[in-house]
Order: sequence, then C-alpha cells, then structure tokens
Amino acid sequence: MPSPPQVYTRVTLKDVARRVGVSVNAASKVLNNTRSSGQVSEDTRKRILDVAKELGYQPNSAARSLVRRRSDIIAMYFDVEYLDTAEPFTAALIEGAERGCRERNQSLLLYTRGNDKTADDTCRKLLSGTADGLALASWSNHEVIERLITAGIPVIHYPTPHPTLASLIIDEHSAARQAVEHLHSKGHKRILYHHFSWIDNTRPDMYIAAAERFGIEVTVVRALDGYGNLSDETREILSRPRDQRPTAVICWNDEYAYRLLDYCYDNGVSIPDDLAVVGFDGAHTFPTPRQRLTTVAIPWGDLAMTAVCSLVDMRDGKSVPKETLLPVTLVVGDTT
Amino acid sequence: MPSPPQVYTRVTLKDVARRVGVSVNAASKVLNNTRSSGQVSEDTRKRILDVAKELGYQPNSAARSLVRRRSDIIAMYFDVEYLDTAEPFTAALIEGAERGCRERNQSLLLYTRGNDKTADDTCRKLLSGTADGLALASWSNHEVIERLITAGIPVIHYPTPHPTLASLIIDEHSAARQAVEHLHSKGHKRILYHHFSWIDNTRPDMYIAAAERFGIEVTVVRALDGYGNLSDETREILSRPRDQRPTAVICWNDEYAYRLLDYCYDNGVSIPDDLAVVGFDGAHTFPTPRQRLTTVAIPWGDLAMTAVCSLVDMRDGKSVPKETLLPVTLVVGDTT
DNA sequence: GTGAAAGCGCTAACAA
DNA sequence: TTGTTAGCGCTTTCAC
Repeated sequence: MPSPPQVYTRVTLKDVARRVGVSVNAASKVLNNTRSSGQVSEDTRKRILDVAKELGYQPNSAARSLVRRRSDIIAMYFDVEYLDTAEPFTAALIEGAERGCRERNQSLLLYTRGNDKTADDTCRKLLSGTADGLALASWSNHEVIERLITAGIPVIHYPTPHPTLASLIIDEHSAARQAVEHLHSKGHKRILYHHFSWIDNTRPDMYIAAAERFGIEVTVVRALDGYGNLSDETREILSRPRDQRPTAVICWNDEYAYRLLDYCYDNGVSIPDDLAVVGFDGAHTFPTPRQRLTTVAIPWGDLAMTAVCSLVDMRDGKSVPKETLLPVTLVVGDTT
Repeated sequence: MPSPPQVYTRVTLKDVARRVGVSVNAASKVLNNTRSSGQVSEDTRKRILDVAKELGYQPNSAARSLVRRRSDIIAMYFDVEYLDTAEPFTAALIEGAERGCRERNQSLLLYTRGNDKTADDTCRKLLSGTADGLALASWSNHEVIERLITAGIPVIHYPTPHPTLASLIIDEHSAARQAVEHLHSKGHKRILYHHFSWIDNTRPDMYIAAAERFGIEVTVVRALDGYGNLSDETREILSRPRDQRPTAVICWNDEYAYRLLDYCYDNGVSIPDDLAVVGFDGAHTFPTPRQRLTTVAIPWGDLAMTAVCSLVDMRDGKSVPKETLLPVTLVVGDTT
C-alpha cells in the first residue's frame, strides 16, 4: 500500500448502539427494518432511529456486502478498449442501465475491457464479487462468459441470442417487416438494401422475405465501409432510369443512411421524391438534421434497463425468460 | 430479505491456503505482493501462486474493502433525476471518468439524484463508503456537499469554483479571447453575443473585455429559450444593412449555434460570407453536419478524467490543487 | 520463513 | 423483548 488511507471516522452501528445503550444487533434489526424488528419495543426502536439520524449513521456497504453476500451493484461491461459515449448505442445502453438500477435501487458500475490482454484479466475485474450481476454486450461467444457462469454470477447477454445465457434480442424480423411495409404503403416496388459485413448476415434475407409478401424486389449491396462511401456498383444502380432502379433504400444503420442523404444532396437526388431512405437504429441526433430520417428505432435503452432488472431478478432467485424479444418501432421522418 | 441470495461457491483465500498447506496469511502476503512477501520462501510462493491460478482465485472485494477501508471505486454523481446520455456534456463526462478510472485502476460508479426528495436521501447513497471519492457536477452550493466533506470523503467539484472544495474550472476567459481573436483575424468589427440566462452571467463581460483589445464592438442579446428561437430584437439586428450590423455571432453553446445556422439557411443568409458563427462546447455531432461549426471546444472528458485522478490522489493522501483551470481550444470549422 | 490471532462493520442464528 | 455469539473473507501485527 503506497500510502495510508485517509483517516476519517464514520459513525458505526456500534456508536449508535452504545449511545442508545442497546446491543449492536438491536440497532441492526431496527435500522434494517427486518421482519424481526417487531421484536424490539416501540420505545427503543424510536430511540435507535433518532440517534442514528442524529449521528448521521450510514451503514458501511463493504461490511454489509460481505455478510449479505450481495452488493446491490450491477455492472455493465463493454468489450471495448475505451468507452465511446459519443456512440449513440453506447450512450443509450448507459442511460437505460442507469434507469434500471435506479428503479431497482441498485448502483451502476461501468467496466470496459480496457487494455486487458487476456480473458483472465477481464475476469479478474468481474469475479471479485463487486457486482451482483453483469450485463454484457456481445456478438461473439466469449470465453469470459463461461467462467462467469461457472462462478454463478448472473449474466445477461445481448443483443444476440446466446446458447445458454439469458439473452435480450432485438426483433429484427419485425424491423424488416415494418420498414418494407412502410415502403410498400408508399408505393415502392424496388428496394435497395445496404448491408454491412460486420453485422448479422441473416439480415438481408429478412428483408427479402419481408418484401416477397408484397411482391417487392430487393437488391442487396454491401457497404464498402462504415463511412457511407458508395461502391461503384451502388452508384451505377442508383443512376439507372427511374423505372428500372430501386426507388427506396434501406440502410443497415442510421449513420450510413445520413451519409447517403449527403451523397444524394450533393448529386441532386431529391429525397424522398427521387429516392426514399430508411435507416436502422433511431439514434439520437445532434444537431437536429434538416431532414429527419425515417428509421426503425431500436430501444437500446430499454434493453439495458430490462437487462438490469433481469439481473436483479436472477440474483434474487426469480426466474427470467431464456430469451426476451425486444420490440422495435418504425419512426417516420422526412425521408420516405 | 425477500429471497435468499443465490448460492454459489467462490474460491476463497482459505481454499487456496488449505490446498497448498499454508496459513491463510501466507497466501494473502504472496497474492498481494506486499513488502512482506519476501518473507515467504520462493518455493511456497510459487506454489501459492500456482494453486491460486489453478483454482481461479479472486479476492472478494467486499472483504478487502472492509479491511483496507477503501473500495477502489470512484463515484460520479449527477444532480439530475435521470441520466441523459444524449446530452453531449453528460456523455463526455462519463467517457472521461471511465478513462480516468481505467488508468488509475478504479471502478466507476454512476449515481443520479433520481427521485430523492431530500439531501438526506442523496447522502445515504454517497456516505455508505461504497466509493472512495465523488466527482460532483454542480453549479450551486449543495447542502449535500457539506455533509460529504464532514464525512471526510474526497469530493471534486466542477465546472465552477467552490469555496472550500477542490474544483476544476473551465478557462472561460481564454474561450472568449480565442473566439474574439479568431474573428478579429477574419476582419470582423462587430460581434453579436448570444447569451442565455441559465448560465454564468459574467460571460458577456468576458467577451466585451476580450473584444475591447481589438476595438471590436460587442452587442449582447439574450436567447429566448434553449431552442434557438430568435427574438424580434435579434432578427431586427441581423436584418440591418451590412455596414451597420454585426458580421459575426458568438453563441452561448453549440446547440444554439446550430439552430442559428438553420435559421440563416432558411432566410438566405450565407454562412460564413454574410455571417460568421461561433459556438461554445465542441459537442460531438451525429450525424456529421454539412457545415462544421467553428467552436470553442471544452474538454469535458478530460475534466472528468482529471477529477477522477484527483480523487484518487486525495484518497491516497496526496495533495491536489485547490483550483485547476482547464484549457480550451478553438476548433475552426466552416462557419467563420 | 511461517502461522496464530485479532478485527474491519455488519447480520443472523440462537439464547436468555 | 433483548443480548450473546459466530462468522462473512480478508489484512496485518506480532509471536514463534
């Protein structure tokens, strides 16, 4: 230990008890409002409460965690090197997790992988019993997860299913259906779906399947990168005569959609007349764009909140569903 | 307690010690790498380490906190009802706090006031010893603060000075100077400063003082609200002939500046030719706007990081400066 | 070099 | 109705 911890005296239960003239556990019972607190006379009960208040007694959380074997802390783990709160996804998760913790009277702890080199390093943080449960965003099947399960720590996994863990899943089929149905209602017959290789490769099929019901034709192109640069193929498709080209584009995320809007603006493509654009995410925007994007809003915040609540339930021995499907909502803006 | 905590066995120090055939504290010494670990023979030392690894031993953080009287947790408190991570200021603070915690090997706890009715409720969360220190965003002089000080908990206050607490302060004078100097270098002679009543009322004077040096005239108008609606007075000022009206506007924050840009766009005011616009904040934007705003970037993230580091130092008995002035940087975009 | 013992502040059996 | 006791898992002092 490099230096001695700062010396400060906090009021302990013993102080309260001594002052009142009762035993420590009488004070404990009263202040915890346990079922056995009825075993204390109304008079001493009141005196204990008064003195505790007067002295500003606050139970020591470490001592309490130690004996109760729970900390009332829920951790949210981000498998990244640093927390990028500018990323709307991340920001929304934090907001929701905090909401859940607040409602369930828990504290929220934030972890990132940081520069841990091994899964071992990561587990170290997570296995110390600091938190009662762990909300874990993951697309891959982490080695870490197995070890946490072994340790019996409640873990919730999202936004994709996990073979054994309780998972929260985005209803992507519904997202596809809603987007396509909306475009159908606007009279579109040909849709271009902009896919991105990082994400779930089953998505294009969802759109194709959803479109089939309406006799809509879906062309799938792949985004070159996450920055909205258009491939030559895409440019060619979009430059075809109107009766041969897709009249609507669905993008794999909002960011890409916004880039596409810029491209269209620069190239004299009028939105939504020449081309309708639909995003995916419902990310918060700043500043407010001139055209509000039509998009499928994913409730990332609610997802995190649900995660926290489920974790608390798991800790408390309640059962939670293996899979929870989170509903998505189409938000109609100015681009369709 | 509504239901018994989930039963799971974690490997304790005792388990390790027994397995190796040494006492608990031999194991403790070795695994903590304390100065007295030299007192353990190299052989047993190695065996302890091996067994600990084999069993997947992780020290129990509650027990450790209890005896070491520190948790290695730093709390960041937001005096709001709920965490609005869509607010760039909030998001940046969280990012920076996480960064600080990661670098100093601490965990980050997030608190909001929530629906606490009294300062008492709030203190309850903060005084339990869960966290070793508290980073506290506050513009007013909280009752809560006094009580935390009394309890000896390290507290850092920002972004305004506090009479007794260590505070982190934004160098607003420098912000004013940089903005004005930049506009001066672009040849502007008359500046309109858009003030907002919620914030520090000394700001207009900073701009006036900064402008004086260059013989620049500053007109101060007040924003009607936080949403960028322009007052009649402002409209009138902006519609004067060019040689009589301000050719540049400095806004009290970025959001307002972006609204102003929209207003100008709608009214055929060309930016930056007809009017130069400067913001204040350097908030992250999504999506990327067509015109990047010239603005004074406030290092909110760094501020939070500094706060965390200072808190750790305070806890460890190191002294920290009473006031730290955080530098700001002018970011030149397309609007000047 | 190693271990025994005390105790951090609290809760929950069990006695009285 | 109240108090006594025994830990929770760990660190640290001190004696061997």
